[in-house]
Amino acid sequence: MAISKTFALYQQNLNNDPTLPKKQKDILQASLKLFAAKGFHDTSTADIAQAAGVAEGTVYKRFKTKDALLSAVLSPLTSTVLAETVAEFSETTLAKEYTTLHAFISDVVTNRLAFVNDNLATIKILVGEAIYNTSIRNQIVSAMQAVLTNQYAHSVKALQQKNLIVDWPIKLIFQYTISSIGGYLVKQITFPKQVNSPDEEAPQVIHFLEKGLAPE
Amino acid sequence: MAISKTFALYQQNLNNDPTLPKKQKDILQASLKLFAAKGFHDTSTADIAQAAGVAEGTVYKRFKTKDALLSAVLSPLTSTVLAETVAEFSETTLAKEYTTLHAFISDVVTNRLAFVNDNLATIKILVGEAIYNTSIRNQIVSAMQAVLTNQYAHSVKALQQKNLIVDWPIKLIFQYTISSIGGYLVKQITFPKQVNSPDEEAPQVIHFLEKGLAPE
DNA sequence: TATGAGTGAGTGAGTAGTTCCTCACTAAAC
DNA sequence: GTTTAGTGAGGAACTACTCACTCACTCATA
Repeated sequence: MAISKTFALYQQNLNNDPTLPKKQKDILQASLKLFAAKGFHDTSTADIAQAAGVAEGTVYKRFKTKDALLSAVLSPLTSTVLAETVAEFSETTLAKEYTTLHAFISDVVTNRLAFVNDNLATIKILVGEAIYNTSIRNQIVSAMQAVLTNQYAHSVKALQQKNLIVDWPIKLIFQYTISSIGGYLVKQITFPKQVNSPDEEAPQVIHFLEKGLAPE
Repeated sequence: MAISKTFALYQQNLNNDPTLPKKQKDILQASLKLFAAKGFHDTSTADIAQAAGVAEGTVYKRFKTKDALLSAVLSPLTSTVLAETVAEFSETTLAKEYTTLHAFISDVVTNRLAFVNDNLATIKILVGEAIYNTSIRNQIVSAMQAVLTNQYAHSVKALQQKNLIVDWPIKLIFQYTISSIGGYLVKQITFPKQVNSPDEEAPQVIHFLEKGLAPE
């Protein structure tokens, strides 16, 4: 499960790269669909080949192993998160100083709900694998920790100093925020197509978090 | 995936039933351990037999199929939830009328965190299967809906009439509560053994929910 | 008490099927 | 004509599951 190599894979396999050979794109899309529907272990490479309209050998011409194919499928997600993780050096995203709690929570929730919405299938696969795969789980954890310490913590500390947010450990505030967003993720996976759009859901979640995290 | 038969299986397979043949218990315990560690699909019946110190044939003497073994492993959980689902007829648990928001949230959170803590391995397996198995997912959904309409809704409505809780749709209040508890579950799965006990975690979660769900 | 028929939990070699992956090959592109 | 993209039959290793068999045990009969 060589996700550590996803950076290289990313450049080579990104779904919407127009320079990608058509068959390779077909294989990736078929894999995404099948992995999300049946799970990685329950999807055979024969299934993938058939769904992609390609011979099984072609799958292995393009991807060395089935695991590499999984990594390639997950790469749009991991690369996005990686990009954010490195964003500590960017000035646009880095530790904005918010002047109201509402502005901060709005920003975070709106972004994450949209992210969940846009990457639902990939996230589903990632979660399904993370449950049993320590390596994948650790990569998620360290990505989150990077976001937490590089971006989130700064904004929250600033708000705490202005007494605009509750004075709890930052990890806790992070946990409750992520949990609320996770609730939307679960709803999307469980009731696909009959769930609020992120735009409809966001104001409610924001309202709830704003109350729960308001200074006391 | 005949979880619908778990009621029968339950009487026959409950882990702590002392009348259970020793080998059957061994098989169940080995399965629980392996399913939780590697996942259902990645655990072979040969693995289970070896871990249980039993021949593979014995596994099939005790459990008709591998799916039946999964159902048996999940049965302590499903039976517990079933019991609660039927609790609409019980008077002790039914729709208590709470006099403060704190009492209500305390009750719910304390119970659920303890439940998560006590059934971690089983819940992990259940979640892992639910992601890709519509049937299991639907059973979870209907169990939750039963709890929601039979117990939760009554208490919340009563609190709303006394203006002790926020006036949002009950489904939303339920969602945020479950999400917060889900956060603890994810922490437990991700960092086993280095996470707060339910007793330590509960007051914080209660505090957060109490603020977020306070009337406006 | 000694015998032996009967029972059923336990076994593990075996089966049919599926898995991932390879490789000698062909067709097409440059 | 050489290189590359694509093929699909085939193999080794696995899978869930079966079944003919063993053997420690019980218990009615001699």
